[in-house]
Amino acid sequence: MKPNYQITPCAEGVLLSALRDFSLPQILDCGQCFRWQPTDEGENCWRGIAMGRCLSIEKTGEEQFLFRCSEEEFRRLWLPYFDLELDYSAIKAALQDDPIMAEATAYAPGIRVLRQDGWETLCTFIISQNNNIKRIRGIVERLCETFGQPIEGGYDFPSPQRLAQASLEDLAPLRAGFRAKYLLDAAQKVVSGQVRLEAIPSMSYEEASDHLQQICGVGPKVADCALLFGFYKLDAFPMDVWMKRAMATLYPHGLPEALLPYRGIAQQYLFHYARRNPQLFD
DNA sequence: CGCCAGGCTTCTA
DNA sequence: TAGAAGCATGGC
Repeated sequence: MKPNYQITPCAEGVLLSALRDFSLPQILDCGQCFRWQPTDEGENCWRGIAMGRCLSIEKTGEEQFLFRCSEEEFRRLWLPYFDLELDYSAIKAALQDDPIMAEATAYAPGIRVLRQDGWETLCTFIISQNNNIKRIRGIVERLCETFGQPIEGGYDFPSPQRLAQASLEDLAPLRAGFRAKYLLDAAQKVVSGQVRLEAIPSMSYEEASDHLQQICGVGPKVADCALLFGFYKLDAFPMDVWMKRAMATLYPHGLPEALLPYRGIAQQYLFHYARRNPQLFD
């Protein structure tokens, strides 16, 4: 079943109405992306750069959102980016039999898993290791400002070709620490063809994970995040420190079998729930 | 100041 | 081959 929101072009952009299961703060500040920011106090307006474009989005009413772009751009970039063809009501309904998932989905019913660019997602989660979200954002911004193509409203994420030309010293201004050499290794292996990002969609989850782990600095967790958030492998299940705490408390015997088909999306509800309620998992 | 961060590589027993 | 130490940097 497809979601039944409406798309209406208007003077300022594209108006989405009856758009359910869609919360800007829950989607854009739940740890899956690092280049979106609220531009107002109430977090009703957000601005970000992705897919080579800068975009502003505004919540203009109940289940109503204004995307400040052309209809052509909306359909080509943002409809797939926000995965608006996927019916999250149906997915959440399938999770309700599990009382813990009922709680986690009720806590943040507007979460969605983005379909980000694979290369960018791989790099941002290489940067994420043993790091905090605030600093990750800073390193990613400096990476784009230093090596990315200038575009309207900011800088695009740099291509692997551009990054592969850089030296370790060139990356010093990013202050990425020990992760800088991992970024270069990723870029070099993509450019050389040893790592074939374009082939990942046709690989199984296990194949794809092994393939990405050829890169120095990419282990199971970084590979899982890249696969889930950048390559739409919804059977990836990233286990970071928050998820380990949450799983130990909520599912000490592992994720129930009934949830396995939705494990990637379930992971995102659980991660957000754990991160926002840390006192439950001391 | 000390502890920790959406981990991984390297060293050690 | 499992487990611990080391890693750059800075947020809190």
